[in-house]
Amino acid sequence: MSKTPFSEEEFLKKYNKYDYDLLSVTTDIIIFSISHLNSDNYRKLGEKKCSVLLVKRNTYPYINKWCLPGGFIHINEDLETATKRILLDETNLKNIYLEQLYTFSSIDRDPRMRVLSSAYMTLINKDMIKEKLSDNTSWFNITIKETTKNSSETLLTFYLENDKENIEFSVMKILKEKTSNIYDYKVVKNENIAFDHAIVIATGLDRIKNKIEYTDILFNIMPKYFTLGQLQQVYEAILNKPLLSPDFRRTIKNKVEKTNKVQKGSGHRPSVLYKYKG
Amino acid sequence: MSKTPFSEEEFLKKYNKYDYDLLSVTTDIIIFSISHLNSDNYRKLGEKKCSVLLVKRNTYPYINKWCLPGGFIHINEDLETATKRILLDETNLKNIYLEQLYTFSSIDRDPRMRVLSSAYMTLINKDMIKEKLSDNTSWFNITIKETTKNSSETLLTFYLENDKENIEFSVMKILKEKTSNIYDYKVVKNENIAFDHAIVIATGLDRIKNKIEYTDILFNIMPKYFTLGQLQQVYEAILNKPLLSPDFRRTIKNKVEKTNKVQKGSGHRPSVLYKYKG
DNA sequence: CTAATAGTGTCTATTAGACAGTATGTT
DNA sequence: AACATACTGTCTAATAGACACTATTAG
Repeated sequence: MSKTPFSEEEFLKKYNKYDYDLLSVTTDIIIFSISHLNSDNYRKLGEKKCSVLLVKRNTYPYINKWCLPGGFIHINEDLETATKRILLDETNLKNIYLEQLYTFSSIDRDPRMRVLSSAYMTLINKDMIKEKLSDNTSWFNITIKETTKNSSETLLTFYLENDKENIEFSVMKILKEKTSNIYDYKVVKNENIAFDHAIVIATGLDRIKNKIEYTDILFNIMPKYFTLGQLQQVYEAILNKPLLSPDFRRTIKNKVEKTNKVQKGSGHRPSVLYKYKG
Repeated sequence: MSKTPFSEEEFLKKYNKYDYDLLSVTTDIIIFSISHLNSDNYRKLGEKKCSVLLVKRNTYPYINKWCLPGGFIHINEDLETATKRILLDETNLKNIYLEQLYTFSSIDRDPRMRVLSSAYMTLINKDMIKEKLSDNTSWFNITIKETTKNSSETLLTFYLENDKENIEFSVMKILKEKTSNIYDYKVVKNENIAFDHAIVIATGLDRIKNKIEYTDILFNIMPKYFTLGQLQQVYEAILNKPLLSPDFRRTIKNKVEKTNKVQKGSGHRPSVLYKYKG
């Protein structure tokens, strides 16, 4: 039992927090959703694309580059509270699925000063956003090309596009340690994404890909009623690969509930609308 | 394109980081290993227990309570560098598996001031530590009792013990959101664990349980050569449930390599020593 | 009729759980 | 001989992948 010359109360009074290094902490949030591209053929289903909400910076550093929504956390709020505040600011949405992704801490990730950033991610149905996005905010559709370099390295090339702009960046995904399934991400090419947000986006997409295998998070992206074909398209957009429809229907069956509604008018057999069986 | 009255260089020069709230950031590290309990019967295998390294605090706050090894991160190191420094201090080990667990950020988690903490975890073979542990540091064997309260709540009661001390604490594990498999942990009973480290330990153990299903991290806890019986005991200790030996052998088979060594002298059929097939 | 998606059924290969039964050391 | 673990083999149920085939609409 250690002896101390004064009480806990006295100790805390004398305690000077400036004896330690202090850091700024931000939270960045990856807001994922799905875009429905229109088809040229009236019968064909429009393609679906995973999309992400980005903000164009109007101050230094990285002026005019795109970054994730985010901001400094205040001294009287925890990370999740801060993230919800930012999410409400950007999308006017609340009470939605939010997950801590990773805390990024490279010492040079912000040229202004040492900033540590905890990234969160969320999946939303962007049609729920009634308000017009502010001018500097935009959804980008994501296309990813994966190139396997060797057993522990994969090159991920991201193509982000909206009506006005095309952005391309690449990230090398490197297996960090053979026993752990943990990866390092290194930016290989990037001109338009601010800070280390290219890595944050890559990390987030990987997390989602993993999580949709064993959770129901993709239902957060869906409207209340949907066809199994639409649901499959969303899974395919996120997983970045086609699925076989009979097999998809079989495995998803116990997560959804048939309704008595039907979607018609599409030049082919109408499909039953389902809803998520919470 | 926004206009700005001065250059980026000028901007950074004028930038005053004290315009923003600053926080202290610590890293806490859960160092897991396995203890081999001796058997009363010369033939029986000694039981194995998951164990964790704790440090007894000798200053306020939480004086004389146990906590995870950890410390403040310096302005010139990232989280992983800081964690490795602390791990080297405590165990003299380097180049080992290390994984970021979660960043804990409740505003009242430290009575001194606002402290944000990123927790890391690692699995080691504690026989590799040659040096004597310092007096205030000790391994505790963990026994967990799980009680299901309802579909979204499970009470976890932790019994930690070493030669001198028994610690008990309980944590309620609450499903946070039905689509996501994310849990909240709330301390129900705790007298001897400092800060929010009871929650950190509970979170870490859950992460490991999940990860050993699809990674090889448990091999970090094993010595170079081991029998399949020993390996199974380690899996059982972490998963907190018995496994069927024929099934365990079948599923683990492609991860290990038979050697020509054999372990004898145990009152029963000798067992072949295996090693991890990296 | 046609193009396109909706939806059903089935064959096969793989995997997980349960467990019966044999092998072989030490005391 | 007895005990305790080491190790093998097998039956079954559940699951995943591939794919053939039928149903139904708008134009």
